[in-house]
Amino acid sequence: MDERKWLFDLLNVEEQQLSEKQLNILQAAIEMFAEKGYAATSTSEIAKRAGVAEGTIFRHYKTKKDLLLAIVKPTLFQSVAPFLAKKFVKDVFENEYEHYEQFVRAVFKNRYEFVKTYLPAIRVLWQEMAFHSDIKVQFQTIFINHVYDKFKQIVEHFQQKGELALFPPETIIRLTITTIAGFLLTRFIVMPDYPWDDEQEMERTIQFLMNGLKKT
Amino acid sequence: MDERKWLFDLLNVEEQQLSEKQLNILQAAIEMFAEKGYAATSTSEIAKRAGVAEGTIFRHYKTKKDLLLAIVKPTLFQSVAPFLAKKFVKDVFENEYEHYEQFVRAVFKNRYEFVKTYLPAIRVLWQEMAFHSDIKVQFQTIFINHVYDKFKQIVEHFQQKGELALFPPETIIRLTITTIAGFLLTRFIVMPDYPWDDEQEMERTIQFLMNGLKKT
DNA sequence: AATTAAAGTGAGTAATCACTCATTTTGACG
DNA sequence: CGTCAAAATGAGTGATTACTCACTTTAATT
Repeated sequence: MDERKWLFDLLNVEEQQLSEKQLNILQAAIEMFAEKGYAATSTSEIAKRAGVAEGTIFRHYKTKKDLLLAIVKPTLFQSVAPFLAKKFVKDVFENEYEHYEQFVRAVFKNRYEFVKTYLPAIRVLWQEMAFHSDIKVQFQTIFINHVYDKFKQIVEHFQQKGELALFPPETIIRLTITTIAGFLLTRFIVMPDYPWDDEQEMERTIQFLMNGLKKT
Repeated sequence: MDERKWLFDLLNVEEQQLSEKQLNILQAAIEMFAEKGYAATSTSEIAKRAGVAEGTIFRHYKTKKDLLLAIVKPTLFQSVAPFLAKKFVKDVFENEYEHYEQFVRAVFKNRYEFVKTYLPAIRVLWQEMAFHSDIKVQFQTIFINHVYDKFKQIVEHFQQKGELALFPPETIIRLTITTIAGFLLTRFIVMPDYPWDDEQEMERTIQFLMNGLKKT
């Protein structure tokens, strides 16, 4: 079997639902959009790389933009997946995570594996968000509706326990996300060839984050 | 006089060196590349917005890519400008900055003003770096030759004074940069419409950074 | 006023673009 | 094997692309 389980997982579909050719198209599109950008990639190039006729692409996706959205939408959902689970906040309040640090460690590790697995699709999402306002709006909507409120509850919970600095919750959320995202960006996009010791560097990043957010 | 001093400053040229039409072309290109991306912007659109004939663009720039580089190269240099000054490290060692915090404050404020002034050009640089490996290589070269070494000296200086955690200097550099860049990215790109109190939020960011990097 | 070089113009060009559609291939069924 | 619908094909379409070049306009100097 071809090693494409990740594609099914990303798109959240069963193996029977997608034909071999359709898989080839999606994989080729993800790779080329990630490398050259959506606008600079032609449908004929995608067809060539996927080993199908150009017309086949348009059998499955009405337009080139539809093909982009078929990649970007699932990736967007997976990007915030941990926060979509209902039991997520519940876990925090029922002492699944006794300290903010444990919560952060869980999220960090989880998102690290996520980026490692789906890097090209994630690149497509974030690169194209800069140019397509509809994608940006979708992200903002999902973030406000599913991430922000839950994250805020969690932060306030640990602030009341006296663990976290009394910054506005939005500030703590921002600093937490940019610290984690800053590592992942440096690790996988800016300097992927640097000889990283991932575990150590993540440990230092968490120490930095927790010291920075500690109540003083 | 048209308010275009920023363009001369960015390109680092005198006012006489560029004709009115050439300025129009550069400004239109910066705005459209920032909004729609280089590949999705046609030279005919740029000419229209600049109020010139399409041929005029190619009188000044041999190719469309040349036009992009005429924007990106100066922006890249300005992005790391503070580290290009020879006296920069000297200032640190001669107690111009007694503590790492003062150094960070100076850089932070300086880069905040920089991003605020040249935002569209900066967007072009970072967006297109993802797609043009020649731009990425140029950035890496400049960073290694002009930023990394000096930054490392500064970090080691304050580590020896016992101010900073004994993380590897590269880690401290990374955490410093991603914390500052994380604020600027959130402030100017991700959520530019949020009612920011810039001074307070930058103060909190510095507190976070210094506590995170403090020797424990 | 005449000269001249530089700046600007815009119609023209070959190549490529996203997309269509009449036709062929495929594979599951009787 | 024969039937048939779905999947796949690729030549063809009009629109758009980056770029060229013969020509005109501008403006400074004689």
